[in-house]
Amino acid sequence: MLNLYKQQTACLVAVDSIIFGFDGENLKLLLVKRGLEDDTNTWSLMGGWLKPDEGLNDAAHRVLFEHTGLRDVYLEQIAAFGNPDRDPVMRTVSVIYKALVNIEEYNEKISNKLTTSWFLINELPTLLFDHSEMVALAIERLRSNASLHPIGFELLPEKFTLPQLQKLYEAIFNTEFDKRNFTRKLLATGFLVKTTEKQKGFSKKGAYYYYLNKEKYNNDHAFNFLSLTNPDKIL
Amino acid sequence: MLNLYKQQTACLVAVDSIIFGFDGENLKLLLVKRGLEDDTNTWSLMGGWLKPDEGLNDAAHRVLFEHTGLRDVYLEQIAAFGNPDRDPVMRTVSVIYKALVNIEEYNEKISNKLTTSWFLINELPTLLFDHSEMVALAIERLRSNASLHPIGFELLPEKFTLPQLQKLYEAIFNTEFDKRNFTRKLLATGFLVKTTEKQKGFSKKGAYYYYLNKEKYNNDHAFNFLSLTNPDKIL
DNA sequence: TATTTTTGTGTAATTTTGAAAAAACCTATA
DNA sequence: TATAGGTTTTTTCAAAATTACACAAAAATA
Repeated sequence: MLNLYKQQTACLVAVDSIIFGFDGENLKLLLVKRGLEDDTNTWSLMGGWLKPDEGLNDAAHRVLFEHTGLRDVYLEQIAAFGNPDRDPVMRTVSVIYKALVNIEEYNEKISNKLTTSWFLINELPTLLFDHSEMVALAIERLRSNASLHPIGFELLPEKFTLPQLQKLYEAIFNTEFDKRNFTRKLLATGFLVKTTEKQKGFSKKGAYYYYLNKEKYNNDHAFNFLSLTNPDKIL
Repeated sequence: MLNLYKQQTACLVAVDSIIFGFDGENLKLLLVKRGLEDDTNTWSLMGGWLKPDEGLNDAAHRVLFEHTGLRDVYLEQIAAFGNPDRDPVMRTVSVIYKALVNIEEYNEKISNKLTTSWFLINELPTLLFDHSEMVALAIERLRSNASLHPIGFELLPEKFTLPQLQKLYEAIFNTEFDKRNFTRKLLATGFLVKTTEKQKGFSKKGAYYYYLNKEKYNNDHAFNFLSLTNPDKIL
């Protein structure tokens, strides 16, 4: 049996993360500058190699930590990419993850800001290898995921206002929603809990802060969190 | 640069397919008996090794062809599994695919029926390694996929009746739908074309055959094919 | 030709959605 | 401190979509 295995050719396995952040207005991606001097304009997803005794998810978390210093980030596997010529240096299969990061928390903790930078999702620079393809797939998955599960909240601070939440969903789906219907829909899920606290300074009136009901979040890993499939406008 | 790559440990990459079929009543999975004599009750997904100059999708198609003789099967990647101890023989990362097969066509073409067999989806035997987990994920994906895209048709013959189609969706979602509402919804998509031909022999009255409008199928790779999220009963 | 089985449809009741208007509340400014 | 201006929030109403529900027509068989 072992012989059958020994006959096979092995290849390298990498993990790469598409890291999403939200700045209150726009969806952004965290990229890292490629290490080569001759190639100053090419940016890359954050990635690294799978180690011998490490699971894929563990590797993704470790690599993310090594790049950003962040632990306990929301990570979800998206797919494996394995075209024979995708990495010109050597045959590599890459397993990609999407990461949802609270941008403020990142900015507090991050150490090596020199080599990393946030980019607007529709103003991305040239990316390494097949990383553009990966990003496109990740955005697609983020959308279909955000309409079924309340994962968008990972991109917001603990407490957030309804207008903030709406901006986030509008950024994710690249569209606009009717405010009245949006809040009605979101509140109807029962996932949101209103606090008595109001946001100060940002707007004249100030909006109430809400937070996510995590019990429901965990128990109702249900279908059909929202149906945002008929947005007001396709932009 | 090459040195950085050379330092890394490689591992084996496999592809495994979860092969779905539909017999008119129930959803089934095609499994293969494990090659070991001492282990007659353990069945396995159909899998094989990734070759040096082959992409992942190509490998999945090739492996499926080698096992079943079928070409041009609907295949879609689901995920990569890579726990360090998932394969006790050697460290292996497995990329899994779901395959949708027309069961009749399979039965016509299949050669080595001795080692393969169809199993009802809720009466599966003990599976190799982490294959049960893979199957569970595949079913989940099949469901969320079938409610967004008309992929279920891959499991039916070219021409099918509305009752057949309903049975299929009921099998996929493990529920029952109201006949009138179901047909209304399906016809409203515009994906179905009614023929003048009737099914003979199966039922007394005989139902009209329909086929899939492939133009629409290909152009409208739209959102929201159906919303079957509120079935009559959850079984 | 009566009986049985299966297909094929329409309508009323309910729920969800889209849109407007008004009320509540804060900030800034006079 | 009164007021104007902007923003959030609630209420309300009509339109649209979805759901629940039952019976007649067609074919096979006895």
